[in-house]
Amino acid sequence: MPTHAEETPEAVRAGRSSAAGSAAEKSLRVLEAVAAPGGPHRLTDVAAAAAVPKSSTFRILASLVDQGFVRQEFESRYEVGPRLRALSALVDGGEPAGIGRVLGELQRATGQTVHLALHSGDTITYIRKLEGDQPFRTASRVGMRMPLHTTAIGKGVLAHLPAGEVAGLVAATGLPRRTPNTLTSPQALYAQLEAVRSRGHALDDEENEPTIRCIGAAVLGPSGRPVGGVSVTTVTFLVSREEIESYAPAVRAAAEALAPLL
Amino acid sequence: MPTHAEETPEAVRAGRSSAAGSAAEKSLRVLEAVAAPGGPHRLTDVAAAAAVPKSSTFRILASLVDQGFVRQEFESRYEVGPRLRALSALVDGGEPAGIGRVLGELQRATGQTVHLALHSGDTITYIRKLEGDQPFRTASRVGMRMPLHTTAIGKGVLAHLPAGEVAGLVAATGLPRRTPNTLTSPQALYAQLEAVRSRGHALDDEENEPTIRCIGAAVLGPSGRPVGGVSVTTVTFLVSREEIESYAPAVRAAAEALAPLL
DNA sequence: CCCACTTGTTCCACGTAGTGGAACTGCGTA
DNA sequence: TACGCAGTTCCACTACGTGGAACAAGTGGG
Repeated sequence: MPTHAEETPEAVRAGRSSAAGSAAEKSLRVLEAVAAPGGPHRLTDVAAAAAVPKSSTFRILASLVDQGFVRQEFESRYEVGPRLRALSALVDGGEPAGIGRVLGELQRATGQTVHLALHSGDTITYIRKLEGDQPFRTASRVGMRMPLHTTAIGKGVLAHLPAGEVAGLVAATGLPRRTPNTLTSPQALYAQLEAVRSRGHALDDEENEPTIRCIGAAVLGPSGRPVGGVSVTTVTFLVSREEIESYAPAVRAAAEALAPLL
Repeated sequence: MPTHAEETPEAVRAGRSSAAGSAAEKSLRVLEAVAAPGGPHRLTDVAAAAAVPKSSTFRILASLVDQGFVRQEFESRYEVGPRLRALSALVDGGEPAGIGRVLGELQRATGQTVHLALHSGDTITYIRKLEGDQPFRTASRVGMRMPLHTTAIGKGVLAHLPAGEVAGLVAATGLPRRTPNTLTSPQALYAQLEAVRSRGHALDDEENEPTIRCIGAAVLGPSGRPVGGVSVTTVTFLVSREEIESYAPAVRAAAEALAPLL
């Protein structure tokens, strides 16, 4: 039981799921697995995380290694390689300049920690984090994945996903409890999603992490499909449930401002 | 003649070059092409940049799009997609913490702009940039690619590459002139590389950009192969050729400190 | 000390998935 | 009107990836 706990199996692809996938698809899943948090990964773990047979994973990794996308540490310890690093830099070097500005404004307006996350499959991935003015740090880290049903951003995303897809995700992953407050019944979740939809923002009231309270909103892509979300994160003993609601307009505004940029 | 000028064809893979490559390899090259600086790209450009036949590129792009790695803007305008963004965040979210520290120290020690770049093929790609104390900004940007023979980092890399590989690169790409100072003759280049090897650092004396002077050193991977380099960038009217040499020890130290981290 | 279990690695016969040239369409331009 | 160029579709061929099974090497427990 080494490595982190929030690494979900993610074997279940979202939505229509074309199941196995082909060559390139597998390679990319393997890449993602290698990039996953938690140090250099072993072949077996990568294979499991990517849902690719071991022998295939082996071959794919070998190929990725000599293309420079993956680096192998000692014997059979895989890590992200220079070429992937370069690609990464390219990606967020070319990131629309507006993103940082919008997040910065939200951070300044609230004084709290701000997160930007993208939705993919049954999780969201933090791609940006701006620390709040307070002297303590939250445990979240860029690159981390979180469940949908326990986070403000995740619930924002769910609220804008087609009902069928939500049901599919719930069926596939269940609603694992993370705190006493976690919504674990589909009914309760659906009810909240309805509320989220009408208000335009979602709350996480210690449902993901004790003492942590968030407010978030989904960022919708051009097609109206949610691609991720923004949130403001606070600690319960500093910001009450009422106070955090006062951030709602700023959060919603940020989400809307981000829509054309993601 | 729209878009930027520094986008080299990069058709020529480095070293032994297994030529075309297979499925996954092509997909990754296409991905890199899509992520390249200069807004949303057209199919034809992507195909050219990735050195993949148009019809194949088309198919691959379609696949990447519905996997979420690529997003297509209007009609046939391709851009990096959410899933690639997430992967990116994962990569440099999990970046060895030491890197930022080392670069920061170099920046503070010199007060100048600091670059970290990775080598791939016939170019280096900036993956990190720390602005100097001076109020002006240099044109470089994270994600940008530069030739090897005109930059301090590039020459540092070349100096540590097997002679055969250097010759191959020179033969393949030539030594295009970028400024009056650019080394355009193989002899001159080889002579300098020899010097670079013995001193442990390389100079770029307005060879890449007029009025810009850099000092850099290669970062060697575990196998002794150069994976990239660090450099300090200055403007000629503020820092003389002698002065910039005084940064050499700091630059070399940074390069060595980075070796185990890249 | 040996056995049972896991992990990394190699092998190989099979068939599918990817290939890329060529042909078609539709738009803009000379 | 005719040309050229970009995006898209088609299709027959085969190389490429596939993944189960067997092997090797290491680790821990009884």
